[in-house]
Amino acid sequence: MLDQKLIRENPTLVEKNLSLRGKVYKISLINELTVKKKEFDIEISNLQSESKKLSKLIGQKISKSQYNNDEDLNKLKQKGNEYKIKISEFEEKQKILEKQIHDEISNLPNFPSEDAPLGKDERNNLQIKKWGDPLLTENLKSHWEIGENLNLFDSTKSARISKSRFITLIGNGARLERALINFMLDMHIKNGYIELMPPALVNSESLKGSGQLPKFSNESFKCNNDDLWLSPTAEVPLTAFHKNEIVDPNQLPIKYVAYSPCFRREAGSYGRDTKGLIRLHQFNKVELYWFCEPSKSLEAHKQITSDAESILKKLNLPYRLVDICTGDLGFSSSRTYDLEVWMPSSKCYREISSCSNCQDFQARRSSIRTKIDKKNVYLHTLNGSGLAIGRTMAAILENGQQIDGSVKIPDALVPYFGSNFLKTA
RNA sequence: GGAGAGGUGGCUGAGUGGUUGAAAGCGGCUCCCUGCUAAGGAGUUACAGGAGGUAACUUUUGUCGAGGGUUCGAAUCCCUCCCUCUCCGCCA
Repeated sequence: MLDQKLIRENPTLVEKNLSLRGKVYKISLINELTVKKKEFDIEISNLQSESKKLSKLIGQKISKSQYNNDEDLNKLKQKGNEYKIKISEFEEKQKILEKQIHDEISNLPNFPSEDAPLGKDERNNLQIKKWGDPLLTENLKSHWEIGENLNLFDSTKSARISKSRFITLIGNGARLERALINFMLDMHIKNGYIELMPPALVNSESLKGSGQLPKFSNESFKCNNDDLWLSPTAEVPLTAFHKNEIVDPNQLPIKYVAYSPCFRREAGSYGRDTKGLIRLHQFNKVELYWFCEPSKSLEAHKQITSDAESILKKLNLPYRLVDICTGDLGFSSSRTYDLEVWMPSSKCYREISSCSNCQDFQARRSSIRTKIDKKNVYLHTLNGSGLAIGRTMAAILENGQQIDGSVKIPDALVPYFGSNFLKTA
């Protein structure tokens, strides 16, 4: 959520900032509504003040004169009743306006950072660096071929259980998934993160708080009989964990790491990545999340990104770091670094982590603040995958594949997986 | 899911329609006193939002789990929901 005061006081700037996303956002309606609402606010406040005084007066009269049925008193009560009616009339109008304003503002995305590369879509994203040597051998197998050969997972049977884009991991596949989760969690905990294991089902409030609702209701699975959704990312419960709190500044920065299953409808991605582990309705992810003081978020963004990178390095997976351009930024993010891992079979880099600085956007939506110089200020929040487990497994399979069909397990993972190679059972 | 109890300020805990944002205690803060037992005394101390002022501040509204309702007036009465505790049932 953007700062309503800023929208009101500097609409041109707001529109200009938003336009960096490559779309036009009109905020004049919001300001018109706000002006109208302000009038009601003041009116209501005055009436309430009067009415309150009157009630006190009545109370005094009654306590002094014992009896309460004289004409004077009735007149006063009558007047109070008039106040009441007027107030409720104004309040009704005020509420309608308030809801309209809130709806409009909730649909505005965050400002892109001034430092983000300008651009319309992902073609304008900026590669910042590359790490490792991409494997360029011809005729390498795809991870789903390897998975099938080594009997690591089965998508046909999973479609029978659920539908397409679901996976069942089998034997060493499941073992590798677990190993990755534990490995990543341990690494991050060692780096000062506190582990949380949050609920997988979250309510609408939580989704609004991190920016998935109201705009993207199509992208999450909704439970039929309850106000609960399957969480698309741990970012949602992690943000909501401190909802409506004023956090003790001494606790900052708060750094959480959470493993969670993630559920996404992937509406509109028909035909894309239909095979393998890349795009599933359900996948596992280890998520990094920071709450920090506003002045610290730039630094924190670098740190969270490098914490995510450290996993790729430990796993010896070639990757590159991409600075997402203004037009390609997610709804809540002001700046995003994507980590893309090398996938040799398709000879391209694929997103495996997305590290975003949401500044105060989510904190304002979720009302998460701290005290700085006796003032309540919204915190900044940052999130980053550290990493997406399924995609990590895909990368390990493809990058570690050997001529004999086996797969080399990265050294750092061996203690977790329990073996140096993945072979046919 | 059934039956009962309850949710009040940083904490403990009073308060069943009226000048109550809320007694008391603890804690916190300020000052004073005293070299003696982790002592005593005085004062002060909720939070959030809006408006105004560079600011100390002023003013106003809201807040006793949440949302509605009754009333001139609600922590207090009524309704719905949420949560906590105890007992029963079910259950990984």
